[in-house]
Amino acid sequence: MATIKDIANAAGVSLATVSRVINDGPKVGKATRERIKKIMDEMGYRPNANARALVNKRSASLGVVLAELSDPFFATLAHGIEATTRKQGVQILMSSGSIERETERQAIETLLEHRCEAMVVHSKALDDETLIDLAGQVPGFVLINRYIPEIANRCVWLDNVAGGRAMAKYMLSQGHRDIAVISSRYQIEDPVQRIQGIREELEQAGIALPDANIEYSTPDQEGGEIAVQNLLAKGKQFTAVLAYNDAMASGAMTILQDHGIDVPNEVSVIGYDDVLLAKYCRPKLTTLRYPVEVMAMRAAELALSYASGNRPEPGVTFKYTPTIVKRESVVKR
Amino acid sequence: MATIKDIANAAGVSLATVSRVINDGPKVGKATRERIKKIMDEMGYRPNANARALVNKRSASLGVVLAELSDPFFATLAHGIEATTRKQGVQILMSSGSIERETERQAIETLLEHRCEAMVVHSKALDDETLIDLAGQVPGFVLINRYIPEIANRCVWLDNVAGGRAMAKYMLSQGHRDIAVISSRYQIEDPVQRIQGIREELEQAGIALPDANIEYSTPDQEGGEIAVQNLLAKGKQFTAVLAYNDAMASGAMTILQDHGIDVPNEVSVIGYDDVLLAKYCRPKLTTLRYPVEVMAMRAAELALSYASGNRPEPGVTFKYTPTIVKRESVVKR
DNA sequence: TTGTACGCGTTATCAG
DNA sequence: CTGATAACGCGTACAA
Repeated sequence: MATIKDIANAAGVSLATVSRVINDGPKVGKATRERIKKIMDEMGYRPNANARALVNKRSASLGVVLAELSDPFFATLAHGIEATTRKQGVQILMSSGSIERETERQAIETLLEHRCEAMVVHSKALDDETLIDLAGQVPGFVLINRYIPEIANRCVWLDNVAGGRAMAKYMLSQGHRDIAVISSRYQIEDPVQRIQGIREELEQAGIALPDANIEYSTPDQEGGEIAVQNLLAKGKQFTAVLAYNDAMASGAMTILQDHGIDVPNEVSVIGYDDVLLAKYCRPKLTTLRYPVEVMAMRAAELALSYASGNRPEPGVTFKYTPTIVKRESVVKR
Repeated sequence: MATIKDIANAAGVSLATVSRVINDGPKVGKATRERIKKIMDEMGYRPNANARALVNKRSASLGVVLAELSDPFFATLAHGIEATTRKQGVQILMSSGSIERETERQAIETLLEHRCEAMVVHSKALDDETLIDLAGQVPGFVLINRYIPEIANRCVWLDNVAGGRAMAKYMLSQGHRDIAVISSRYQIEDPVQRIQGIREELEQAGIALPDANIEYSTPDQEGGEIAVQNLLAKGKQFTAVLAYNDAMASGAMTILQDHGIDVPNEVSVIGYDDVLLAKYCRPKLTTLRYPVEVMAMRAAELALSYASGNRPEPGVTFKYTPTIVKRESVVKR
């Protein structure tokens, strides 16, 4: 592949001059510039991003660490990030961490080796300390879907406690009193906080949420099916199911219907996330809207901005609050 | 960030020695090796991937060009690729091309600038010639979901004509004779080939597929809804709908049901792709399994293999054939 | 306006 | 076993 040197030779000028026209540098004669451009074109010249990164000490690329690309939630996340990087002509380095400490660590490590000063990371397995340390090393380090007070201005996150409260509040307003919860078995903060929110709201209304009314399983459709089966097997009475996410909610509806239980008339179901899926299942899922895409774009902008020298404002954080999307799976009792 | 030089100074040895221990080079004293390793650890040394790529002329990274990350199909594709790259410790450079010539071109351009010798690209907008040219430049260039005879050994693709035939054949076997097709309005090869397959099979059975029985729309749920609405509005009679993909099929079912038409008893519906979605909708979607993930893994392996010097075998190609997955949306007539 | 020369962090070749 | 030293492709003071 042609280098800057080849171009210089072909054009009979020096490296410096070529470099200047590449970067729209200031002092180059109009004629020379045109001639060189033409030659670059003919020879199919492409700047070597690696060499550039080396001398510039910055790489025009954004590192991304996600948990699981095939999950619609993360796919949407990736999509949002991609949208803003494309606008800014920035390349994405993508890694998947699958919620395991070592893999996440490894993913970030690789990004570090590539010297990308901007990164958007979704980490649940790494501890606060590690992440805070990272934020110190990487100027454009931004966390998505996680809040750590010490680096609040690098966190783009959803208020899960508020989300839990909103779910519960809505169900209460619809007259539901016998409530079951199906949640994720992964003991990361999200499920814990959502349940906490639900509990708070319920207790405020004088209703207890016994542990027996909560089932834990994998946060996917199958998990939702299993969780509800367990609930049913225990002979639990409930008129409302609050799910950890839309996939679980969908699985829950399937099983309920298989048992001849009408959704939403006998049992109402509410999801969380509002991913694509929510519109596909029947009845259409009432759920909490998690503005993933917007948040992802914000996170990417932030990372890029910090990386290019803008200092993170102290004291701010980027908190989002989920809102109810009313569809068909919840009904007044 | 500490460089190899810093380490050398701190250890009182030369650059070369440090470099040797980093790469597990052959001739270094055991004691020296341990000492240097310890120092690297203390100083938090990380090799600079850019510098490495520069001197090695190879980048240990795989470029990926997809159309639309938020689409479950592409999300699964990405997931498959990620799985194999992770195993091989290779970094992914991801770009999204959104099926527009210029964006796709730009995406590849950027990858080229990063000098990644391995790429898996999903391109529908670029013409054969461009792609063939690219294959000449990039040793590990692999196309996914596209077949170009001249570079057959770099193509991992699905036989869409066979897919179309399979759909039609199955519907015929179930006694359907009045058949409608809802397809993608994007005139890329996939929809054309699938329809061709359908037509061939039908004609073999002495059944014509008039153009009026085909509706084109966007290849998503909404498009499926619109397409079926149009069919209905035209007063078409049909007992079977063959959809371009699962999303369209799902939309179709929704509209049919909204019109009080029973699926599958009055109208059977078949999808294509077998993405997540197919299991979520009700009735569960009978569809054609597109082994995206397997194919993606294959493509990634191939790209990496070619990139590391293995020459593409002449004469071979990587063709996959979709198979029917029977669920609930098709019924015997 | 153009050219020279050095440095970015690594690897690899050749001497010692 | 270890150390100089020359690339790799590019950007940029500093000269001319």
